[in-house]
Amino acid sequence: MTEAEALASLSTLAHATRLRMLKALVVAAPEGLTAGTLAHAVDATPSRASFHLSKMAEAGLVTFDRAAREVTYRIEFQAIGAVIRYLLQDCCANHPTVRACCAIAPKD
Amino acid sequence: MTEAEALASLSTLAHATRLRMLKALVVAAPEGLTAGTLAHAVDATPSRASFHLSKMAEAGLVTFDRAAREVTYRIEFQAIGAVIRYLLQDCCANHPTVRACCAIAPKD
DNA sequence: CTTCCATTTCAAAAGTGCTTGAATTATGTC
DNA sequence: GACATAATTCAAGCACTTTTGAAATGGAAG
Repeated sequence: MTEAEALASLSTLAHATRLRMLKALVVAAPEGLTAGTLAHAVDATPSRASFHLSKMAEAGLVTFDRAAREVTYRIEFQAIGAVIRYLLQDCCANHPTVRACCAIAPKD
Repeated sequence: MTEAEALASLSTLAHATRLRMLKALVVAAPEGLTAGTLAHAVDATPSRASFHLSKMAEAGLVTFDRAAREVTYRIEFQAIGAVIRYLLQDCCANHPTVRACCAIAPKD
């Protein structure tokens, strides 16, 4: 993961509406949720929800597919794993304090 | 860590200048670096560097202390660990795929 | 006490991102 | 075909963040 990709993911995560959508998608994994359900879950207008969902899809944090007239979004767990790895490994050089904070067993 | 704190940390991390400063501080840990050295390291004017360092300190990602007329900044590894933990545990409910992505040993 | 250096502060300008509501696309139903 | 529903797109306005350069602060040295 490049620095630019990490920055894109981080700024996508750094918004309350999007973070809440993500949490709802975690709970709803792996089936996912429709745009409308997500909008309702975070109390957003359809247009606002669509805006934020586009941003998340663009950053690769979610995927979606269209069935009939509903669009179902699903969380992309690997994308979040990649951000975490970037912070832990590329930024913090696997520092033991950081690993300890998130209950990660020390590696080698 | 509250959602609001997580959002504050994430948006602080989501900026190239700040992320680069953070990386420099990781390498320079635990001694830290002066504001001037950091400014030079990321190719920023003193005023710009100071602006970003304030933001990072405000978010708790770095600490600083003044000695003579130099201000030394140090990385706060625990703060980054807390962000990672928030993403991994509070957001992703410790999902195995996320843990696997960042080489985290599964936790029972 | 004057000067120099490291850093911060400030106000204005520029840039970026978000929200809003209306219009649009596309699908299903009567 | 007319209508309702799910979702997206668009343009305008608003809000927030960043940059810039000048001025201020505070400490050290001649």
